Amino acid sequence: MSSAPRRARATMSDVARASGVSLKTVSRVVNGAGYVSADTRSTVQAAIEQLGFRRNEFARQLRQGTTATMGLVLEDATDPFYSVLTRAVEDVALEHDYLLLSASSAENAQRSRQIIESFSSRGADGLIIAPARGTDPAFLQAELDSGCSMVFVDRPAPGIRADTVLTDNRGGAATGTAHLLAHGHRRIAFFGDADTVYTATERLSGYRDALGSAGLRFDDQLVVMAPPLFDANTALIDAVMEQHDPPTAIFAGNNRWSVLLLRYFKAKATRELPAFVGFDDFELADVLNPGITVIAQDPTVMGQLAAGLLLRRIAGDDGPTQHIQLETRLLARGSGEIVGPFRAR
Amino acid sequence: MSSAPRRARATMSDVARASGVSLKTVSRVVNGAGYVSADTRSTVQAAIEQLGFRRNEFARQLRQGTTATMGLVLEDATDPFYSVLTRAVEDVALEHDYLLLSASSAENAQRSRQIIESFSSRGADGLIIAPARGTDPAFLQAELDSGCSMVFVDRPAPGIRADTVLTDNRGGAATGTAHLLAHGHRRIAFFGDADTVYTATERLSGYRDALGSAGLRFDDQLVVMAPPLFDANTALIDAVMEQHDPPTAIFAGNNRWSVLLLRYFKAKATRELPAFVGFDDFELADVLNPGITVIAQDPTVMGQLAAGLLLRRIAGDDGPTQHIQLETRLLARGSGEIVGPFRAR
DNA sequence: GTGAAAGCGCTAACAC
DNA sequence: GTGTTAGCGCTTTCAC
Repeated sequence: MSSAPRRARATMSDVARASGVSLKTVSRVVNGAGYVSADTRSTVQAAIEQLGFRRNEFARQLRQGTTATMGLVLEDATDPFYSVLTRAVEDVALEHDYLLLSASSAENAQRSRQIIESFSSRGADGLIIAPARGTDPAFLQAELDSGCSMVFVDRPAPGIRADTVLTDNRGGAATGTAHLLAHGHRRIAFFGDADTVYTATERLSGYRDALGSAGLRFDDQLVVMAPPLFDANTALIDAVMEQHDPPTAIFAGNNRWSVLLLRYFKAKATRELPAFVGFDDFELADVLNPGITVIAQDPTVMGQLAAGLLLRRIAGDDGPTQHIQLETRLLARGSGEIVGPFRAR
Repeated sequence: MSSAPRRARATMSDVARASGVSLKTVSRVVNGAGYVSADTRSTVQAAIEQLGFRRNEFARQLRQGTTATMGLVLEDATDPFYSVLTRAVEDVALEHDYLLLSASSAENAQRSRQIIESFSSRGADGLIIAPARGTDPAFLQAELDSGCSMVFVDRPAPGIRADTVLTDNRGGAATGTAHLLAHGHRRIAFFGDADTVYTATERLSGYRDALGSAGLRFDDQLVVMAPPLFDANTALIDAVMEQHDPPTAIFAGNNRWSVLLLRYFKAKATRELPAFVGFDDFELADVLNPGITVIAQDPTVMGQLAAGLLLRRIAGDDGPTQHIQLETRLLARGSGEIVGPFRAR
């Protein structure tokens, strides 16, 4: 039915006219501020009800200069890590009567910028950002300077003075690798995302740290750094697994690589699996056989902390920049506790 | 540094003053509308650059009355089904230069209402909604009447005249059940969400349809309808699996139940698994051993269609209400093709 | 080609 | 207790 007359909503003036009072009185009733007699109040309330009036937030915010809005810019809403983080931020926002804008940058600096500009020009009071690689720091700094608070999550924003909430990627990877070393493995493969990705290189460093502590040399024949996007990665895995002295254990640098590798081994129908530890937990990791041992992050806490920091900044907190590092947890489920050498089919 | 002076952004007047022209001329340059001499344009452009001016969308939208914003209200951003749907809507929105607002209702009618009101009062031109059970139809209808277009996804909104995009839940469940029947199973258990959930009852109907077509009677000893939220459901599963004439096959009514059941069977360390088909695909379903046979929905297509319909409505399309039903696909991966009777440990 | 004035719907400041 | 006036930053209308 109604098509052309969009936004046919009643305004405060309409309500004022209908109830025979001034605009300001309606405003008082709507906002519950200032004194209004019980009589007037109920008259106005009735008119509001009857006209289906709802306050226009734009006008309010334009006047007030504040928006009670925060933005969240992530890599991909589809990734379980980010979807859990999103949900955590969402809950904090709702609790504080903030509106949450969110969008996926798809790890694309230009799209990321477009999103940030869009959020900012809609008056977002603050932004939580997992910065896409290649984002221009000057651009972010300009946004910050113009009064839009920012908290960075998952990865730092080089050169920007702002709060960050990161996972101890390096330490976590070292723990995971050490776990495999403790079970007797000496040739441990590492599969991580492209070396342009902050978390990937951090985790690789952790892997190297652990090898170093154990007095083992780093063998780049055992390392693959590539985006875990395509099943075309089979060749890369083959190259590592089918060398004459194959690894007896694997450390997967993230979620996606874990899945890729598990799929690979299922397809190969290898008799014996290498020991396996993955960075990042995932649903069903415990249901697989053996259960998959992981270094778990806590996206819920990350989201809560980031949202909390942001709200403080928006409220005007001018204190020194905070850099929170979250610890990981090792969840031993079986795949990482396989002892002894790996015998390739 | 900057803390109190929020929104210290330059306005059009600032730009006008800085470049010695009128406000309107700046507006023309910013919007690329109307004639402005090349000289003036570049002067203004320089001032814009220098002041870091960005148009205030609020003011613009307040004046124009349109917002280029759509809202998405789902059950839970964390659920893979919804996160994929979200991403699909997000991509369509971005492509059309729309801003997407999104939030999880947590299957709570009140929270859902709060979200819808918040989106609507921010001038969302339209909303895509997976209606929480218990949402007041009159409330939705009032929003619709006030000019906010709506498309419902995943479940219908009873009593509301609006477009819907649903999966053929009943047909899909029938197909899945028939698949198990075709492999010789006669006692097939059904585990679904609470019977207050639309998709759950639809799928149960499909299950009954298939039994009926095969001339089998419906046995409510084989049916559990409960929210798959807690591991406390173990007792419910026990009651079904440990009867004297146990089911030889299972149909799981959704994603969450599939995971719960798989976890249950792993814990029990049952020697032989019942045949298994689940509604809804999930990551790693193919990696488990055996691979899990599922009735797959397509949340990406659902999101794309819903966003497309919504944009048409926003653009003023006044045609008859559309009700799209998406077909499911049976993905046979092994767990559903187990033949013969189930021997409980 | 450019500018002045009015007004979108609301709130802030001050009257009465 | 309630009303009046001004103005948030922009677009629209119409004049120059």
